[in-house]
Amino acid sequence: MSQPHPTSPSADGVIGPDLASLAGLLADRTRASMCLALLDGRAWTVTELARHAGVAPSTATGHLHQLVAGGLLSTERQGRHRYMRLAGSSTAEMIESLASHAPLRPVPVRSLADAHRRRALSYARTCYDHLAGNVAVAITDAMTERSLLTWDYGPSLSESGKAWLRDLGIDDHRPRGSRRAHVRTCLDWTERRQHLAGAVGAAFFQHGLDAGWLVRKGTTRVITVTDKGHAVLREQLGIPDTLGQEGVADAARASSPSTNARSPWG
Amino acid sequence: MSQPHPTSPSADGVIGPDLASLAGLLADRTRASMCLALLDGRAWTVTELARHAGVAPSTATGHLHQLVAGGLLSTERQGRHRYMRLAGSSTAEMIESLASHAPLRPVPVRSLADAHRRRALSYARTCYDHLAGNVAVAITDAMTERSLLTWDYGPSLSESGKAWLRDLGIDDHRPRGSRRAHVRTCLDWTERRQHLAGAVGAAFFQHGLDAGWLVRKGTTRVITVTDKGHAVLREQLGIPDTLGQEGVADAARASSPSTNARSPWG
DNA sequence: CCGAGACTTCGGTGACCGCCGAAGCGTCGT
DNA sequence: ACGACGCTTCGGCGGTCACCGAAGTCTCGG
Repeated sequence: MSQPHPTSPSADGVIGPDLASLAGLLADRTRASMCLALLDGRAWTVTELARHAGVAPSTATGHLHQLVAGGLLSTERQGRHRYMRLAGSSTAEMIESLASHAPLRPVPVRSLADAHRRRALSYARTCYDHLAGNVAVAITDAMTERSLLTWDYGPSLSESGKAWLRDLGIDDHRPRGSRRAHVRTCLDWTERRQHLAGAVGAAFFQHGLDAGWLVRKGTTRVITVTDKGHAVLREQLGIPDTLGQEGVADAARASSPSTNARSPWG
Repeated sequence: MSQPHPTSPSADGVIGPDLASLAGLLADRTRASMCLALLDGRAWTVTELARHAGVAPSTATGHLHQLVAGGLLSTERQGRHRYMRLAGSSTAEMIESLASHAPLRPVPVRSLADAHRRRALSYARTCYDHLAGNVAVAITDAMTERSLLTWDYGPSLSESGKAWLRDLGIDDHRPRGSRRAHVRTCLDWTERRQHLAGAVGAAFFQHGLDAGWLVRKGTTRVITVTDKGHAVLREQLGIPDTLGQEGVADAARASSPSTNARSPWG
């Protein structure tokens, strides 16, 4: 009755979770654009996000404060920059879940650089804390074909899958006592295909970086697969080196790190 | 530039998924309340939803049309009624995912009938297509203790778990070729505990109804466990009959099916 | 110490959107 | 056939909120 939300006077005390206020945070084009950008798992500055979303820095500040207050983002000051990142993996998963149900808007290609960047992104990129893109889908498919991953009772690792990861040196142990999903799939909006996510997906990705199979391309979310990485994918999973390989290096070179930071995907 | 959304003039063509428009559907108290109500998996009429949300029927009509247009709800005419239901299980899962991240609002108890109804709901109820409440949590815990359900690599059935379900006569086979998660957990906002969901959860619930372990209480989402059901839970999982049992029948009787349909949970 | 740059706060403006009641249309039950 | 009821459309009202630019604070680099 004395709630700060006078929307419906007679509907007081109706509810448990305040779904509307959470959804409201994502219901704005600008804020949604920022959250989707942050889905790459990196930390962005206020100005970067403002330019990405196409609004003035003052406007961006307001939006970001709302997102922090709502618990979706965490923030960290560093010198004269303020870095923003998603609050955690469960936040990222929630946004992904929403994004995969959202209608697609046409993505106009405006330049050759755009096309190249998109190709690179489409091949391999970060998706919060795991790998996405053609390569990620191919890995997931190959693991399924080899019965390392089974879908009969939801996505889960088979015994041979667990052993396979151990042999690769990937630590997939869950924190004891936690019940967070460790094998999860992520439905990507560009591929519309499932790929490996969750803690195992994150561990796989991290190990790929550590072992020199994968390399981050500058400050973008583009990932390149090294020769060593290609060898592993070929030998372990039968994935051909030629998968979407052409043009990747060009595209990554063509887009300098921060000029026109507006990326083709949210 | 000629987009119907003039919000940010220079931010045209930025994006893939239209997250904002989808979130916008849930960003309104009234629409959110309706969606949460529909999470019980049943079909509601326009007037029921209007009363539940505390708005005029004309207002409800507008909101429901938006939700249908956005693909969240499906609709079906039957005589002079129009029945609304969630579009599908994936829609329900998305809303759940959002709801479990939303802040909780206090739920005032206004009458004795409220208290009774809440107790009944807290014990056992439907949650879209599966069972929720104390009983569902107890089942999930017991399955875990007996190693029928493992969490090491995300929630999944163990071999003995698969066999156990088969012995009970529960058909848990996924539709061949589909990759939908069949073992999933649902974080309930009243319990804040995980319980079994996904296709296996739905199959378990359906079998419970078919086998006479469970009975729907009138047109509400309250579920009562029959004597037969209690016997199964006790013998198979060691769950005591006394779990939150008292007062359930009273509460269910006290609240006639459609008088004052406003329920304590959204 | 001083400018540049990153970020923030603060009015003021304009658009969007949810609310209702009244009136109209279809269906059901008597 | 006629009232009751469920649902819908329409017009008008009011509140909320995203936007910007200008001005202020803080940090870094020379």
